Amino acid sequence: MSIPEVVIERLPEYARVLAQFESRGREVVSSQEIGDALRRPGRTSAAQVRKDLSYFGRFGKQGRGYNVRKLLEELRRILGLNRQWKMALVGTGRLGMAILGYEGFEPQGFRIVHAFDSDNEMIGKDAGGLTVRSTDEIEKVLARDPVDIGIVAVPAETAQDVINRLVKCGIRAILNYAPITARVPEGVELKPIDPVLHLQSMTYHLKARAGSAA
Amino acid sequence: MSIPEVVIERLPEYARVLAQFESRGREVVSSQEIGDALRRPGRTSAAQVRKDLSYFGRFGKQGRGYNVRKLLEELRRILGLNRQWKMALVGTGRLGMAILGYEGFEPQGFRIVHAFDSDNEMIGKDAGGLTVRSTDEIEKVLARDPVDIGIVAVPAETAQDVINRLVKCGIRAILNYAPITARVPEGVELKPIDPVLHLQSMTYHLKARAGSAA
DNA sequence: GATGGTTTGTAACAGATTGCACAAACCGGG
DNA sequence: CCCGGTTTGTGCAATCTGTTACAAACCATC
Repeated sequence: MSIPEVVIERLPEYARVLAQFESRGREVVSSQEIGDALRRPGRTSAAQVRKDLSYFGRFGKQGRGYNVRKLLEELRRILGLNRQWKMALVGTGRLGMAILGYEGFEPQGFRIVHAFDSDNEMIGKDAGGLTVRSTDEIEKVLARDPVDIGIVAVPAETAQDVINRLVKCGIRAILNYAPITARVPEGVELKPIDPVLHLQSMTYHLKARAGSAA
Repeated sequence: MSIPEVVIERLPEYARVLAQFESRGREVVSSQEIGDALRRPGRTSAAQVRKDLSYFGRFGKQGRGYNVRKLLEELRRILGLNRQWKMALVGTGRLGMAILGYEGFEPQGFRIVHAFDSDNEMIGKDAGGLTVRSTDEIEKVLARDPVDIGIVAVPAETAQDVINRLVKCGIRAILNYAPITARVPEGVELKPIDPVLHLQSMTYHLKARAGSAA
């Protein structure tokens, strides 16, 4: 039985709200409360939470709900979050440097351990505690010290090439910040991050209404 | 007839690949080629391209395909991309400054015209050409010079409050970089951007296989 | 230990999305 | 002007996703 990708993508959200509940001292929550924290309250979603969780086991108690700590632990286990994941960043321009400086990865167990750039001016310089290395060395460095995830923050023109090289190095998961629709072979995970695409789909809805600004 | 949101979200991708085709001098493309540029070739998707476009009209010619320039123009019109959209950024910390410096917005017609922060140290300082103003002034500034879209880059704790205030100011579209599942009233668009959620769903798939790194 | 008020887990249903298949339309060449 | 090779637009079928509804399980209280 294969589990739908949409379900997998909701699990981290569940984990996040559970962490919130835990930090507020809650010991037990209902699927209703989890659902309400995620979507507009009222709209059914409690059933979806229960159904999603039921793909993986029975974690709740009827008449009571879910033990927050226990369910959170289960989710972490399911998602593989109970370990450190090493990442390599390619591209240390403005965007890449911002990614290196982002404080949100480390607390969640994601650590950037290599930084690459093709610009000779950058190579050898310090970037967020790491020494920037030439992209020519990607294969060599990753062979010696493999990582789990690649982060691509190079210009659109070279992004697909970089992705191909990372895949060849055995990387099976890539976070792509470059504004291209990249392609990866079967078995490799690729998640695009492109704020512009989001903006462009929001304007569709905005356009329909009266424009607030000229 | 209401158009599915998934369809809307694919349109910007179509526009992007069309722009690529155009820059390469292509005058006509088939739905097959567009589909192949988006997903793994072979996997059907040409039909999806055609069906998505058919929600909005008939833009192609049988036996020939789509005129690249014309279709791109249509998509821009449909998405409302043939104008400038003004945005306000709240939060000028590390992440906010990186967003201000991102060169990808302007060429697509998105311009940040206001920057707000709650830190007194930041207020009055220059940030990417803009003067950072106090978050207390959000209402005043946006009343005088409204924007179409809000970008939220404040810490998780204050993000929902900021979003509520932006909504009260009449903003109908928000790009949320804060790691929370925010809620907005009916009729307001909210798109979350959280790389960590993507990482956490990718690790689900990685975990299944042999870990490459210890 | 029975009762009442909750809440889970899931089977059945409903709805949305995607894929298939083909007639109709089109182009270029002979 | 006809023919063969393409490609669109779209009804229909299949699949996937989300909702409803309810029996079974649970707790607290009496």
